[in-house]
Amino acid sequence: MLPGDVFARYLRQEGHEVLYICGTDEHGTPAELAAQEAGLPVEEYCAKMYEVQKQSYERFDIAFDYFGRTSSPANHELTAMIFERLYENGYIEEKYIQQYYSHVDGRFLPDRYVEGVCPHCGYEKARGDQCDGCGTLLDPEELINPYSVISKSRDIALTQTQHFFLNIPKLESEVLAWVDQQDNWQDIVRGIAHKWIKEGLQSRCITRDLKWGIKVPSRYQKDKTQDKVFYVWFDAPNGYVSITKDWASASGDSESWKQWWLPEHSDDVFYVQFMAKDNVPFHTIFWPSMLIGTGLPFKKVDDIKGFNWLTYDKGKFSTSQKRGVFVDKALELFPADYWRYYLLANCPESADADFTFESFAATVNKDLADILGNFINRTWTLLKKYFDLKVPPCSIGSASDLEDTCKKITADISELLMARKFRQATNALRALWVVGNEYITENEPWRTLKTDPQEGGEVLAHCVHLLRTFAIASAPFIPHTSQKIAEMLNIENVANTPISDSVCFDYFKEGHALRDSGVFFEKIDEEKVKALTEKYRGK
RNA sequence: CGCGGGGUAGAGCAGCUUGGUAGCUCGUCAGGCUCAUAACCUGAAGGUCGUUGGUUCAAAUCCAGCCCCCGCACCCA
Repeated sequence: MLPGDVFARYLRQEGHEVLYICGTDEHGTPAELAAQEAGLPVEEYCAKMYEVQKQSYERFDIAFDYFGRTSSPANHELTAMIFERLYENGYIEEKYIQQYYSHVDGRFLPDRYVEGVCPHCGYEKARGDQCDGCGTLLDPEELINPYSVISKSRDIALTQTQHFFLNIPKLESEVLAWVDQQDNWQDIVRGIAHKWIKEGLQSRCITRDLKWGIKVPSRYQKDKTQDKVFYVWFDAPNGYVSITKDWASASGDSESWKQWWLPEHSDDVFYVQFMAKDNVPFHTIFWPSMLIGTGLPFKKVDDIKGFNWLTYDKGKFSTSQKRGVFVDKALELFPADYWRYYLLANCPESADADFTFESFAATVNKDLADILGNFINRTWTLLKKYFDLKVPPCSIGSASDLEDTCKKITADISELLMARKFRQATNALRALWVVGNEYITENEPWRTLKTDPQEGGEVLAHCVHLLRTFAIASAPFIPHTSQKIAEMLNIENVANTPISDSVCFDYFKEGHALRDSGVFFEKIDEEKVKALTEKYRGK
């Protein structure tokens, strides 16, 4: 979400028309089971989780234009329509498959919810998909003495059930052609897409026997005794379109979704998706297959930005093991901008990145507190002491070197953001901040002010202008801090001044008054690092 | 021979598409400054770019082989 947010903010700031949408993917067995565990009806549970997530993102300053749900009526309608088109176009096939049905649980069991004795090594808790004892990949029916993971009941039976499959092989040549056209994709994205193609595309099951989900239209269901819904992977990506529709309805012009998705309106749309690498196959292969199969002219993605995983102290984040920090807790510990900055500066673009509180503290203390915070403080203190927070007179001429340097770096930042290279862009941002400290150190206003107030004042005036540049250039990355700097400078509109216009040394008039401000960034001390590391270590 | 990603100073990374002086941050050491959040600024030390071979005037970069690490259930992100 975060890189997408930075990208969206940047584009808005530069004056582009942007639609940034996201939503909760609500269907599937895990959701049903989590609801059951929480003792809530699944609709209620999902509604609650939707609110929780929505608020988390808001607190994280993720500025979606709309945060929707895949369970919305619009998505039901769209998904059913996509299915019907695929069916009519001959890309849907029906097959009967064997799945375990648990009488106690009253549901079919996905592979991983069946456990039993491994036929190869005798390990007693082998899962239906793989044995942890010997590592063999299994089919659930191979297990000896199988039982339901949910209820531990052994009253389960292999049952025949009819399912629909998307015939992807039939679409292979078109999908392949489409993938081959995409020369912008990063290595990781192309690699994953080609991997799937090379291994051979297979028909993929698009339905499940569940109560919660988008129902397969009843006239297609031969077996009326079962609840048949679409598999999450089949309905979730349609959410991009349906959530845009929901956004359009909410914004009062219900037709406006078309300008983003339909060809006669969307020629000038550039469409980027942001996701973790485990989602890439769905966006490079499966969803495009679906859209191609329907023949609907929906806009297809122009670039996919795939991210590797963030690991926690060399291991996976895990809620079940209480290992690692999650969004809600994270925000209780530190302000959103600390996390935003850290995550952007270390974002796992080319390889998995590792999170530790130690590196988090080092980044925050060094970059935010020592470089940016300290420069703000140096400028503010001197201005307060010598000029009562009023901008002293200055002439632009003496700042020309400074101006060149700033222009170069802000141009780099823009270019890197446009190229969606967030880690490098963040690095460039820090380099910009360093310019402030370099400038003030070299020009020693604290010394010149004692002998030549005119010269010292000029340096300080330049520093104030630098702060404005920083506020504008930082806006996509750390919006809250950017706003705070703006408030201190007593200016407005930093978030919609283009970064390309941010370098300017005659913006402030002589006598413009700054406001008081507190400390921008609290440092994180070693003891806190230790305590947090201990607390979130997990089992 | 399953597949994908990675192996570049003590740590974390960029550079590889389109070969041409190996770069950034932290850490270490020395110096400067004393306005500032024990901070900031400058400089230095530190690398046979995993390994072997090939192509080339020239390879971190292109090609081939080999070695090592991570991921390839779900949750979570």
